[in-house]
Amino acid sequence: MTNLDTNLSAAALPIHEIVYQELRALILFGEFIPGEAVTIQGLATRLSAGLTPVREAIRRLTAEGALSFNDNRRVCVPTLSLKDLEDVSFARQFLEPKLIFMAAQQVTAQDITALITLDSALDQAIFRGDAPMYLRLNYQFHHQLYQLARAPILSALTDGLWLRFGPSLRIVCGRLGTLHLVDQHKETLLALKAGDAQAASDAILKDVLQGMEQIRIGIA
Amino acid sequence: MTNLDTNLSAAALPIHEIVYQELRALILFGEFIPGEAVTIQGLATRLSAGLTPVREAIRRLTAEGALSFNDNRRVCVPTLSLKDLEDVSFARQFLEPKLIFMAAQQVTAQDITALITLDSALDQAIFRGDAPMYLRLNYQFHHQLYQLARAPILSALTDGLWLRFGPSLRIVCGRLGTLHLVDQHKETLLALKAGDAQAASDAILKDVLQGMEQIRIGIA
DNA sequence: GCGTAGCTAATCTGATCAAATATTGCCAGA
DNA sequence: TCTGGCAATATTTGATCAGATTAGCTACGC
Repeated sequence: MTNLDTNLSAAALPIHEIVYQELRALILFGEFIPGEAVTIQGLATRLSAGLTPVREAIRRLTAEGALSFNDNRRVCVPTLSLKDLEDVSFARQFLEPKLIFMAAQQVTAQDITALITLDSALDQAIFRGDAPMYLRLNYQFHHQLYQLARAPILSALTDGLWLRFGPSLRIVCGRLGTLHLVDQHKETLLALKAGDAQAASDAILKDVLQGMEQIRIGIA
Repeated sequence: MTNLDTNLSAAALPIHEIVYQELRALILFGEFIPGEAVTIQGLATRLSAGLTPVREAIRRLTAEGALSFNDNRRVCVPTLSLKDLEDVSFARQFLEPKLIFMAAQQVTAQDITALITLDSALDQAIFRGDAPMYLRLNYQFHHQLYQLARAPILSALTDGLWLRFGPSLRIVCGRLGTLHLVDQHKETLLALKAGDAQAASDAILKDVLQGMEQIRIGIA
């Protein structure tokens, strides 16, 4: 009985997987500033892991575009140019509505309840001005919707885009606070409840456009 | 002068990068059959590399969806379900036209010449029934177009999709040969020459749809 | 059918080597 | 003497490897 696995939820998860998830969260929720260098050894000590697992996690995130491989084998968080933002925006504009359309066709009452709970917490985070929590919950809301679409490939594509604009989103929130944010999810939730896939799809498009516009303003 | 790097083209490329490219090509051009297991040690001996670089390459390709990480830490080439194919198809249908539209607006005469050369070689490969060469050249043709768009994020997304359907494409060619293939690139090239971005975009859409349809027939 | 032994393969650590960056010290010229 | 550039050195960091450990699978005996 020497095995006292850090915790119960994830019994036999390989370390490289855990490191990946942690590092992903660090990037997604803005613990790293765009342009900041990421060192393997630094991360290894920070997350108290060996070099090999950290290395693998970094390669995965590099492949997803969350990190960029400098000319001289050093890794950093890329800065999002306006042009890049337009590209991300274009991709999200048709990926998200499609996913939500698919999700709407197979969503259960239970799923909707979970989403509503999430959205309430999100409202409170905005009200409290708790930017980090807002970022987490907002991502979770969208992520759960992707899952409901049961389209692994499109979900992966869309999820990957968050890694691109995540760091910038954080900067924007840091600058402008959260009070200016308007929760656009209510309309989506209503449409889901009504079983109107097209309306849900349209509503999420509005949310996406608004979100991208916020970033555009923030990084300009 | 102890440095006699394997060759000149890529002076100081890390091994993990080389392994990545080789493995990527193996997957893309169908050296692996969907469902086939990929072992780290097997690859290490096959490519005569250490375990660490192979490990990293596999993680990258896993992140891109070219390999899938089984529940029990084994890695294999995923099989593309019909549902998956529809998702890939959906994504390609708007990504490729967009990229080609952007490319058309900044393409030079020299670029077009290069594309025409590529396309001629492609025709010959079809005529000769040389499926492996056809696969390589067809990919190269599209890939070069993506580059011309100068939209790194959208290019990466689109390029990544090839890894998803590459193995299946190979199967299809193996079953049906290449003689049934029709080169749809001529129309695109004409539109590019004419500087008509919309026409180029429309032409490539037809090519994409035809390609996806071929796979649908092949894996059904 | 069930449990155990042995094998295969993945995982991880730590060490070693190489490359790149930062630092320091030196010298020439004002 | 002070300052700026240059070069040599030191330190940091990345790349790779070999070995130890562990997990999952297989086959054999009961």
